[in-house]
Amino acid sequence: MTGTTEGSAPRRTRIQQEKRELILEAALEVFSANGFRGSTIDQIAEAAGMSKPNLLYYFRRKEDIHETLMQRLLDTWLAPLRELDDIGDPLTELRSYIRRKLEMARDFPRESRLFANEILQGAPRIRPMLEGELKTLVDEKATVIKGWMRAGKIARTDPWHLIFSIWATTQHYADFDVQVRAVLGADRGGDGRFEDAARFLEQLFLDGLKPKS
Amino acid sequence: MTGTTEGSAPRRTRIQQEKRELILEAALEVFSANGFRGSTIDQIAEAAGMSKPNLLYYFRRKEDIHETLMQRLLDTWLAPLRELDDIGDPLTELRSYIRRKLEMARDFPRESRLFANEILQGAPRIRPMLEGELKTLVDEKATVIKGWMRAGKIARTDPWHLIFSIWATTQHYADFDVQVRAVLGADRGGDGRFEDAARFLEQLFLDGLKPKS
DNA sequence: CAAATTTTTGACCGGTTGGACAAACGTTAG
DNA sequence: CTAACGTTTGTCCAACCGGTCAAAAATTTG
Repeated sequence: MTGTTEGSAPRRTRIQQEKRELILEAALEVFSANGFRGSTIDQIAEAAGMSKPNLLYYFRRKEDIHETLMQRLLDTWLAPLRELDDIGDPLTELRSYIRRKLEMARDFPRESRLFANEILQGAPRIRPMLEGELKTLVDEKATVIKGWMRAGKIARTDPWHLIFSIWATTQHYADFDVQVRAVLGADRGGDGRFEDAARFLEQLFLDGLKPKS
Repeated sequence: MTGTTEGSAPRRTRIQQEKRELILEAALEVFSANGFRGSTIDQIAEAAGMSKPNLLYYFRRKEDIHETLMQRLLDTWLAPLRELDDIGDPLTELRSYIRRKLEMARDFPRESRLFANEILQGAPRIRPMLEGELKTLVDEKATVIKGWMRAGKIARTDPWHLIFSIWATTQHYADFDVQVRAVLGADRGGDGRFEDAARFLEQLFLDGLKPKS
């Protein structure tokens, strides 16, 4: 640990970087499938192709892996919401936010499930982040949305619950994937289900269910 | 429940009935908060006010408790969907289905979380039921909804994804309760959040976000 | 090369967990 | 009272799990 001290981030060798990455990837697989308490260090080590003590050389405690994973996750997970911008047509903005979120559910289901697992258990490890960083971000975007409503660009509703409903409907396709596939069956449960979902959600959020008449 | 032997259901004394009920209530509390693997028999026993061997006298294995719980759960959990009827105004029917589901999320959050936990882990213990009983029920209701669409009573969309979206948006308030409260904050995260959610969801599903103009 | 440092591993440990078991306890019927 | 039956508990065990440690192996450095 020589040379210039770098804030709090420890210096790491190239091999440490790679192995840590390997472990985090394996841990994401295992944690998202079994939850934190349901996963064992041995499982993660095996998935990463190394022995348990070797893994513990890179991460001292099981919780350290989970914590690191969680920190990285939140950044990428909230990126779509951060991109929700005041410039451009409101309805278009919301539509692309929904689309981006749905794509994340499709492309990063493990991340979604890891997050869902944490929240389901009461978010013991990230509650401060929810009440701090997340709340701030959502409040900020809610203000933007309220502006759109005042300007008559979208219908008046509760912006917070609107955001909740977008989270719920999109992440559902990652978190409840097994159920979705089971209900849709072999024929409709294939790759096309995300396109069907995208079409449906667009209509739901824009027009609702009332008939044109 | 006296006298005659009833198929495969084992005969039980009154005290057995009561204690089993007590255990299932305690297990619901513990399982829904910690997941299956995250819960210990000791925890359940303590929550039920008895010793571990005593608990194991009523349920031979930990998994038996979970299985029994799961079977009962599914019945009550799908009741609102079963009630979705072809009689009455379609939009009203859907609106009350959403309301009933939201009430269940409010009144039975533990059941919702238990179910979510199971699905998240890949539904190892109830997959057959999803592909069988659940799929049948949903397909049946999808047909009803399709009829409404053909009759011009509601807009044309994918009935399956419509049902998914109702599940997702309502159960979100039970499964992600911690997050919802954190984001809404102390002032808006109180008991009123379910009424706000009900109002929002009604508007979303009926009219969508497009402004009246 | 050899010394120093980093990486990997086998063996081990203490605590926990699911579950077995026999003995004790309580209750009821004869 | 006592025998029979249902209930409860203390004790025990084997498997598992998170984590330690010292020593070997590999790699880097001089």
